[in-house]
Amino acid sequence: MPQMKKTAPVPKKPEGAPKKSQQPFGLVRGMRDILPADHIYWRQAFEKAQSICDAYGVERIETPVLEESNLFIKGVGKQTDIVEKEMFSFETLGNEHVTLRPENTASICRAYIHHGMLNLPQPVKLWYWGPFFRHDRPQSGRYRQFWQYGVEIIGESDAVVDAQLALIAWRYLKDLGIEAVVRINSIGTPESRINYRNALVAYFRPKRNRLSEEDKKRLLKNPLRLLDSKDPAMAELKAEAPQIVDWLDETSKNHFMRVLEYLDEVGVPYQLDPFLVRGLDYYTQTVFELYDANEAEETAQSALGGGGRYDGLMELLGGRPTPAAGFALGVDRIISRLKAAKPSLPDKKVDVFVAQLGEAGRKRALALFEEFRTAGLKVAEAFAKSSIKMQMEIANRFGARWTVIVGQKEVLDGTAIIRDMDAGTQEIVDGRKVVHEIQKKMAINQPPATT
RNA sequence: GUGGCCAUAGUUUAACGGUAGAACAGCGGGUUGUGGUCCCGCUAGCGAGGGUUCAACUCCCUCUGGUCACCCCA
Repeated sequence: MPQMKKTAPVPKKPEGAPKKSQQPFGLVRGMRDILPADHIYWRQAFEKAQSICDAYGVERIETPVLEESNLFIKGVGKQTDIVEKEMFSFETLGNEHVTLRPENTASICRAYIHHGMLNLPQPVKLWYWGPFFRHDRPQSGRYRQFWQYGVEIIGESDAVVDAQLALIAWRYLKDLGIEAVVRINSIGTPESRINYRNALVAYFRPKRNRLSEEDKKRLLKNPLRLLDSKDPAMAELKAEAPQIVDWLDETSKNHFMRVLEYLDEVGVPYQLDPFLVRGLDYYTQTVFELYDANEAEETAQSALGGGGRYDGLMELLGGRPTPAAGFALGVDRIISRLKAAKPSLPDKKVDVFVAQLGEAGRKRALALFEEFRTAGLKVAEAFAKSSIKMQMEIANRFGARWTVIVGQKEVLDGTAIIRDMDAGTQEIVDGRKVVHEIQKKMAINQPPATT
C-alpha cells in the first residue's frame, strides 16, 4: 500500500465545521488515464497491428511487466540512459531485485530461451503490445508509462528479415494514415563499431575545444552519441567526420546493401542516415528509426519508433548464439497523430434503442433487448429511466436508427411501436415480430453488399 | 537530472488587494406515453503549504503538478 509521506501534522478541523472530504487523489507523475473517448483510436491502432501481424505470420506474445533487474542491465546495456537513470526498479518483500520493463526485446529473448523456442521452426516471429515504463521527465509525447507495439523475428540472419521488419512498421503506419519515412544505417559488427568509435574519438579529440560541454562529456563517455548532437556548431564538424559505413567489413556492407535493395523493391521510402546510432547496446548491423514524414523538422518527439538487428543479444543473455531483429513503435505517439488527423471519429451508432414505460413494459423490454442482441443487432437501452422523454433523448444520443417502445398498453395488446428516428414516424407492429420487422427495415435501408 | 513558461468548476475561460462571473458538459424542469431546436433552474472552482497585509484567488517564497526545450527516447 502506498504510504503518505509524513509531513506536518494535519491541523484539527474546528468542531462542527462542515467536513471537507478528503483531497482527491491525483495521478502519479508521468501516468495517465486513457478515457473511453480515446478508445476509438486505440482500438483502431490495435486491430491494425493484429491484422498486419496475422498477415505476416507473426504470433502474439506477452511477457510480464516485471522482470529481474539484471535482465535489462545486461540486455539493454549498463551504459545506456535507460539503465543508468530511467528504470523503475525496486526490491520486493522477498528481496528480489525487479524492474518494470523499459522495453521488450530483452524479455522476449529471455522467453525464447526459457521456453526452448529454438526447437520451433525458425525463424520465430513474435509481436507484442503493452505498457512499458521509463522514469524520464514527462514531456509532450513522453510518459512514464507508455505503450509499444513491436515485432521480433528471431533465428534468421538474412537481410530480407531486416527489410521486412522496416516494411511492416512502415506499412502499419501507412494503413493508419500516417506517412512515415525510414531512416536507416548500419553499425556493423561489434568489432567494426569499436574501430569506428576509435576513429571518431581520433577525429574529434583535436577539436574538442570547439565542442559544447555536453558534447565533451559524450566524447569521453559515448562518442557515437556525438553524431546526433543537436548543437548547430556540430553540423560542420559532423560533415567532415568519419562515417561508419567506411568502417564496415565486407559482409556487413553486403548485408546492408541487400537490405536497401529489398526496401527499394517494396517501395518503402528511406533516408540513409550515416549518423544514426541507437541508444541501446544490443544493436548490430542494421538500425532504423521511423519518423513522421509530415513533421517539418525532427522535433523532439517525432520519432514514432525504431528497431534493428541484434545478433549478439541472445548469447549475451545466456542462450545459444541466435541472430534476431525487431522493431518497436510508440503507440501513444501514433494515437496522438491519429487524433490530430481525425479529431472526431464518428461514434459507433446503434441500430435500435429499446424504450419502456411502466413495470410491465420494462419487463418486456428487458427480454426484447436480449432478442435484439442475440439477433446480432446493435442495441441500447436506459431501463433505469422511467420517463419516456428522457429515454428518447438518450436514444437520440446513441444515434439510434429506430426506437422500439413497449408500454403498458403494448404489453396488453401484444404489440410494439417502432419509431423511425430520422423520419419521426412510427408504426405499431406485432410484438412477437419486432426483431424481424427491424431486420426487414435494415435490409431495405442497407445498400447492397459491396463487392 | 537541468532550464523557460504556466496553475480559477468536469472542460474552455473572465475579473479583482476586500473571498469569484460566463460558456460548454452534467442533472432537473417547461403538466402526467415520445428525441434532436428553444426557454428556465440546479450542481460544481481559486493545486498544497508558508509569508507580507487589517484583508490575498490576486503580491513574495517553497512544494506539487502541467507544459515546452535540453538530455534521451517511444
